[in-house]
Formats: sequence, C-alpha cells, structure tokens
Amino acid sequence: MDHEAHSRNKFVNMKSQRVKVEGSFAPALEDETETIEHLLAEPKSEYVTVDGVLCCGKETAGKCVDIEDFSCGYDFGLNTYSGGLHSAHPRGRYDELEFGVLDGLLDEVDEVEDIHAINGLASPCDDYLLDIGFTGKASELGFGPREKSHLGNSSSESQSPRLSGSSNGAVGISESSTVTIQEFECKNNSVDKAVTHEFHGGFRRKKRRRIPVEGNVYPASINLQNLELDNDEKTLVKEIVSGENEKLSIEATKLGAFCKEKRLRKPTLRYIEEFSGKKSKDSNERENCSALTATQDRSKVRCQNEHHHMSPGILSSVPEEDSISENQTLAEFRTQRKLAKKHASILALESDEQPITSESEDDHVPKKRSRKHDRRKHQRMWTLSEVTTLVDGISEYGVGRWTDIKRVLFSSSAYRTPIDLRDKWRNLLRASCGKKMKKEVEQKEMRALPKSLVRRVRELATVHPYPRQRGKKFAPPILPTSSKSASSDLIRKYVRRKNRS
DNA sequence: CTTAGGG
DNA sequence: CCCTAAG
Repeated sequence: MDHEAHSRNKFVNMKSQRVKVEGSFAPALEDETETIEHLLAEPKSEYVTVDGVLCCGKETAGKCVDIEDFSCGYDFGLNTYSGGLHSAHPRGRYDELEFGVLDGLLDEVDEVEDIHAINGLASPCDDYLLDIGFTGKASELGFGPREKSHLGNSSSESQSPRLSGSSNGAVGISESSTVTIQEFECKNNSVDKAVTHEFHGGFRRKKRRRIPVEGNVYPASINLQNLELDNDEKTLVKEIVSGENEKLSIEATKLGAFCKEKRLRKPTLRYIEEFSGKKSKDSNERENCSALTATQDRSKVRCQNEHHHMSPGILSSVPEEDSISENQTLAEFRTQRKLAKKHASILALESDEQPITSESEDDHVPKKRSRKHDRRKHQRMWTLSEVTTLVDGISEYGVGRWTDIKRVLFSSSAYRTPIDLRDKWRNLLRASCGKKMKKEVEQKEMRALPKSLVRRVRELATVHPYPRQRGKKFAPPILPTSSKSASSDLIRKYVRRKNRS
C-alpha cells in the first residue's frame, strides 16, 4: 500500500534517460503526406518516436542520447499509432536529445538513467551502464520462450520495415492503459536489433502526426526499456509484447535487485487490465488524470481526442487530491486536470519536469536541460508542413474556426490545440504584414516559408481581421489575378461563416 | 466549451 | 505558450 501511495505521488514524474540509439533510421514524418517509404528513402535527422520507439536519422546511430521528453502512445482512439515526436536538433547535437518519460507509473527515478540499448552496431556507449531495472535479458522479463519465436518472426520481417501491419501492440495497449512499444528489428548495419519498450501508463500522450504505420515502422529503434519492472510488470510486458516479435537485446549491468529497491512499484498490469476491462471499451473519455497531473501542461492533455483512460485505480495514483473517481467523465477529467494544475506545485516536488520536446526545428534546447525551473513550455516548432496545413485549413474553414481546423487537419497532432493554431495564425499574420516586428525574428520565420505560402497568408490576412486590424492597410504587393480571385473567394467564405454564426 | 486578447 | 475574460 505504501508503495502504491508512493507511486501515486510520483506519478507525474518524468524521467530522463540516456539511451543509445541503435542503427540508423527513418526520420520523423513531417507531414501526413509523407510515407514511411519516403522517410526511408530520405532520412532526415530527426527523431521520432512511434509507440515508444525512438527513431532517428543516421547521424544518431550509435550515439547515446538523453531523452527527456518521451511520449508514448496510447491508443487515442484516433489512430493507432502513437508516439511522439521528439526534438530534433538540426544542428546535429543528437547526443543531447531530450526525451522525456513521465515517470508515472514507473517509478520515479530522479536521476538520469542510463540505458544501454543494445545494438550490435556500435557500441560506443559503454560508458553508460544500465542501472535500470529493466534488465536486458529477455528471459528475465519472462519473454524467454516467446522471444524466440518472435525472433523468428522479426527476423523475417526485419528485412523490410513493415508499414503497418501490425499494429499489434499499440492497440492493445489502449485498453490496458498501458503503453507498449514495439520493437522491431532492423537489419541495417547487419545487425539485428529489436527493441521493445514497455511503458506503463502514465505517459504523456502525444500523438505524432499521422503515420501510416502503426507501429513498427522504423528500421531502427532504441530500446528504452523501463527500468523498473516488477513481476507484475513483467507479466504485463509479456502480455503486451505478445503478439509481437520482439527480441530484446539489452544488456543490463546491474539491475535486478538493485533496481527493485530503488524503484518502487507501479500498478500492476493486472490491475490495469482489470480496470480497463471494466470500462475500457465503452468508456471513452475517461482519462487518467495521472497524465494530467503529470503534465500540468495541457499540451499533454490537450488533445481532445486522445483521451485515454487509464484505469482509475491505477491512475488514481495520481493525486489524491484530484483524485478521480472511478468513472470519470471527460469533464471530470478536465476538472481534475485543473486541479492538478493547481497542485502542480506540490506535485512538482516529486516530479521533475522536463518539459519540452522540441520538434524538429527547435534548437534551443539547452545543453543541459534545465530541469526544474523551466516552466515547461513545450514549445514545438512549427514545421513548414504544419504551417501549410494551417493555412489550408484557414482558407477552407475560415479564420476563427480553430477547433474545426484542429479536428480535421491536426487531428493527429496531439499537441497543437486550437488555441495554438490561432496563436500561430496570429504570428503568421504579424509576420506577413510586415508590421513592426522585430525584424529578424519574424522575418526570419517568414523567410523560411515558401513564398507561395506567405502569399496565401497575406491574402488571408487581408480577409481576416485578426489583430484588430480591420482594414488592413496592407495590400499585397503582388496580387496576380489568381490571387485576387482567391482572396475574394476567401472573403466569401469568411463572410459566410460569419453569417452562419 | 470555444474564441479573442493580452501577457 | 499560457491564462483569462467573453459569448
């Protein structure tokens, strides 16, 4: 019991881990149009996690990275794939990637854990030892037999990444409210690696963009195992994993007992399952506050769609204060969230937050992640594709209908709330108008955007009164006939919208 | 609850 | 991004 209580409190904690990236892989998907094949064909230097598997560009292969913001996937009910995008450091500092893991159910480990993902590849990371409970040995996890069989599978599959087929694991998770990660094997480098991750419920749920694949798509992965697994957990893992092929290759240096002691426990799988079983299917909206709490940032929680429930009991782990009743509704959930926020400070003590994950372009990741104090601002850089999508959405739906746009065009992006969209639009307007902005800043931003896009923004800007500029003085310098028509078209739409409302 | 605004 | 006031 104590343990339980303890874990509750810790539920929110995030953990940082140092992991080694195995092999090279597919880059993050930039937009929904991208396919895995594209990615494979033209790897970018980005990291992405899908179902817990971190994937990255070649540059990272063999390197050890710190992961601070790990997002895992649940089944959001929207897409099966889950996972989060993690920051990519354009500058190439992959070794400082941050990936965060909510410590949620996992126990909290305050310190950074070193995980040694195995890889046949390089092995440069000897320095990082595992002190994780997760022992590398599959056998310990109980995968033993299964593993073997799976291995067979994986190897066969390994040859080519599979796009979606599988799906397996991730989906199952949702029910149990546990996240699983899948593993896959890649033969790149002539090494086989398969990784499996298993997370316990409390992660921040984030969704990546739409990824065609459900689970294992990327050729390479990192093994982020969670460290602390107890028997129950092991069981859990086993279950989760089942169905998948996995091969764990992890090397544990010290673990076992040590870990156990250190890490306290988390809700057992069974527990989770029990709950999930009860309500899993029908209940759609409940969520575990744990997540919330953990996050205090709404971004994690934000997506409306992705409410995932965790079993209350487990999650309940969360703050007692915000305790969730068993059947919590979404509304309740939200409320809770609010409460959680309020108590965040309190919780903060136990959890360390590391908020941010920056996305692809984000470079300002501090070398040393400033942990505690930064107000977690998970700032996610807006990618070009996102901006484009946003602009498209605005032109389609009109300005102001952020939720619609979010739903339709950004449904797969867990982050990016309607408000975010609006804010982004606001910024675009400011930038495009060339108003007095701090020259460098926004202009720079604008520069990055394709002219065509900028032009569209401007056109829309003429129509839309955002920052209170009703009659914008700005007349697009270049307004080809086509754009003119487009503008009027937009205007019409806008008007219509207005009337409607 | 969703927007608009402001910080 | 976050928070708050309005509709």
